[in-house]
Amino acid sequence: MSEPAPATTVGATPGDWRQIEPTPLPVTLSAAKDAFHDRGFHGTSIRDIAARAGVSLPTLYYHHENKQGILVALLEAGMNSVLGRVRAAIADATTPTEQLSNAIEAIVLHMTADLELASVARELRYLDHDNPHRQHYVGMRTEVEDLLDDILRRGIASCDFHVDGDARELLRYLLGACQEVTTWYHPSGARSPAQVAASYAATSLRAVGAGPTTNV
Amino acid sequence: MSEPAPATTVGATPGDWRQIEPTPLPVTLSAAKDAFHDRGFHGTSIRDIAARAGVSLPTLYYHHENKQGILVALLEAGMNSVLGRVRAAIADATTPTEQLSNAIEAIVLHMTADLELASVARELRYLDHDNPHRQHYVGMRTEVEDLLDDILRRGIASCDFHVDGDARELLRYLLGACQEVTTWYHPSGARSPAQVAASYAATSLRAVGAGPTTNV
Amino acid sequence: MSEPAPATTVGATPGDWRQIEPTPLPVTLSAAKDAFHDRGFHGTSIRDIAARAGVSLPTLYYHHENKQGILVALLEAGMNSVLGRVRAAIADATTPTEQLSNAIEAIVLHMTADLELASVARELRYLDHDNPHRQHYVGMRTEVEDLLDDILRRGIASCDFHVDGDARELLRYLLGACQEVTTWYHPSGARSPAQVAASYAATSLRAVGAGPTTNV
Amino acid sequence: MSEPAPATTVGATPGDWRQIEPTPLPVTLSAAKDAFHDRGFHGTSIRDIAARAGVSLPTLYYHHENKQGILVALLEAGMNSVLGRVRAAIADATTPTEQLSNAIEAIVLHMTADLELASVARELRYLDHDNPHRQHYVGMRTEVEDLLDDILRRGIASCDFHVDGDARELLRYLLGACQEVTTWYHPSGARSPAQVAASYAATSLRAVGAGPTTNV
DNA sequence: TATGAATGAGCATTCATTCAT
DNA sequence: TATGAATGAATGCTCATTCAT
Repeated sequence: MSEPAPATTVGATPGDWRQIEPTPLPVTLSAAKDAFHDRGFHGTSIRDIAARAGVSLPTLYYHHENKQGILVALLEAGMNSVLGRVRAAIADATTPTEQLSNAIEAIVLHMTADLELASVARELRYLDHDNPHRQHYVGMRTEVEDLLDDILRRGIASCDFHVDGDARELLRYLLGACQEVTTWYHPSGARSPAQVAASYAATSLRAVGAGPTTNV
Repeated sequence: MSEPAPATTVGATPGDWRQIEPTPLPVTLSAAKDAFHDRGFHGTSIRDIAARAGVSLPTLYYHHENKQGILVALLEAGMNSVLGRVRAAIADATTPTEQLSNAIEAIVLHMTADLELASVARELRYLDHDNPHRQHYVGMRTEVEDLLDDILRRGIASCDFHVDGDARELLRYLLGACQEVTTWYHPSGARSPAQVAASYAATSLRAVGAGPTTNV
Repeated sequence: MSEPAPATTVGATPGDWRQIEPTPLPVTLSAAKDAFHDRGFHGTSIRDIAARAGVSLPTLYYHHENKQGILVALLEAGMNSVLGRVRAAIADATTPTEQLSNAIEAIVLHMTADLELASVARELRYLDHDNPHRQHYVGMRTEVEDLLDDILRRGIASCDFHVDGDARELLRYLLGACQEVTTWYHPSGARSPAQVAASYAATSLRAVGAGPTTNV
Repeated sequence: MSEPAPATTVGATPGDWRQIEPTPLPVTLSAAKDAFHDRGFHGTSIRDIAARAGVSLPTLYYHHENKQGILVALLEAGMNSVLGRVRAAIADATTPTEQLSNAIEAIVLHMTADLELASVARELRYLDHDNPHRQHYVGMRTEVEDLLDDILRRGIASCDFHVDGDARELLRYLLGACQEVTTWYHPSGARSPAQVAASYAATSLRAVGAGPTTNV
């Protein structure tokens, strides 16, 4: 039911969480990814995707149940990518400070290395609320959030971080800043994914009141 | 060409930038605002809007040139609101630290006080690139950015802020965190607009390396 | 929501149940009637109907909710016609024999006078089982059946009719013979609607064992 | 070109025309039979049939030229069945009265014993008019009609039957009543195929004005 | 025999928009 | 001001059918 392209599985890339290659995707999903990035879910027609992919319309439907199915596949691919990166990034460090820095770096690398795929996350709102895959996706997203939340709480408890507000709101702040990267970043711009990631990590450390480990 | 509802004009509300009433809007725009918030620009049909507003389709076209025109009107209303707030907020303070705090607070109040209107900003990507109003809108947005950028640069120069990265990227970080508020905030939740705004201001000050002026 | 054409209402034509004019119908329904007669419900495309009616596709949808809605409208129009005829035909007689004769005549006149409309009844099976109008339609059909069934039972009780089988099955026999008229009758053939109706009435009287009141 | 299932050939079952087993059919035709019965020819997709039969789509095409070919196969199977039954039923009797009774009984047994197959006859209208098998099928149907017509004429001539109308129209009446059995009969209902068949035979005899040979 | 993969043409339906009134 | 009625173009999706394997 799916094209013979390497599906990224969760945590499949433990060592190379800093890698900046876009997630390999079958041609139809790759086309859909670009189309959704450019025009949004509702602004993209199934014909746009087929044309971009260079396949016929029924072929698209042979590989995917429907438009929502394509969205699901992309959302999951993207989430697998971040989740894998974040897990590996955290496992790569020990102190809360290093772990947070690594995690933010991982997230921003995800955003910049595969801008189009990462931006699809914003189309989650158009996934039918009764779609059976929604729950799974949200579960994975929650795991990412929980991983970060845990670091935050440990860092606060250990006085590595100095904040006086709501930890959950702080988490939203950090994740929000990262998520928005997809709206302004462009690979042809002056800054490399690694540079942006490092910069965002540094700013995030300051935002949580961590000591000056900053470097850009 | 527009319904007899009070159009907010730029800087019209200098004193009450902390006010939390939604921008008053004619019924058609109010309906469109909610519809765009719920289903996005392309996911909303002109009929949806008319039905929500309780008017007929031709009536909608009497008040607005077309669907893009409705989007423009909402974008401008939203931008007028933030711009007015931010200007007033900055004018209300003197030091870079206070000014940044006030500005972030103003922006977040805008996001939380009129969630639906603020969220429409994200639909700018669907405004035709050759639409004559686009330039004007982007100009206003640039003004907001420039106001913030100026504070940042002054704060860095005066050693009120301590950062070593790219100032423009730092600005994107801060604005990104604020913009994302519309994706998670809900008025019926535990936190009031004022609380979120204060918390975001405090985190932002830490993010720019300002001294501990935090309060939540 | 419906075109300005005279909708036949139940029992609206008490005196002229022998009239042989097709039920007047708005152009879209008339086109649909012919199309469904020729190609069946599923064999007819909404475009076929629009083309036959000489209207555009959206115009069709302006007047009818969807394809099922067109089917419903036709089914109801047809059933209104028979029900009205049958009621009047029965009221026009007193003895079971005369009443049955009149009723069969009325039904066959309905079948022959508006062949296409009558034949649509067979498409009921394609009306969604959860369509809210289905119940109403079936209720009307049941009324026709009950009217006939009542005549049958009274005729048997009064020894006007002589049968020894199941009365309900006998009813099905009679109605089946009448319903099938739409599959072979053609207005350009040798026999007029009145002739076929009289002949079917006579045969039906024999089928229920009524005395020789036959005439063709 | 056809699956290894016993194809019923004309007149192959002279002795057991009262048998009530469904005609044995290869799995693909059996699936198609049910599908056509449920949803009609145009309401059934080739995929529906393949899915019901549990075979792949190309496999279906291996066994049948196309969708029309499946329809032809079912029409012929059904017609073979009635024709065989009717021939045998008539050969089983001598007087017009007994022959008509037997023939009607045979036809109704065909309708009730294999409801789905019998109902496919109604889809003849969707068989392309230039399909080479159409002529053959219609020829067989005409033979059934002629067999009945002959009985009718002999019965009238011999004064076994007493009718004063058009004999061909009377034939249509009888066949119509029988054909409609497929629209209301259900095997799980109160009446057995034999009961319905006997009842219909009795009613038919009365309808042709035969003396009281009725029995149910 | 059997099937995974493909497609041109068509499906029912909805889109943004207009116009006569 | 307001609207009933209309439409060309597009929407997501499915159709019967084929072909390489």
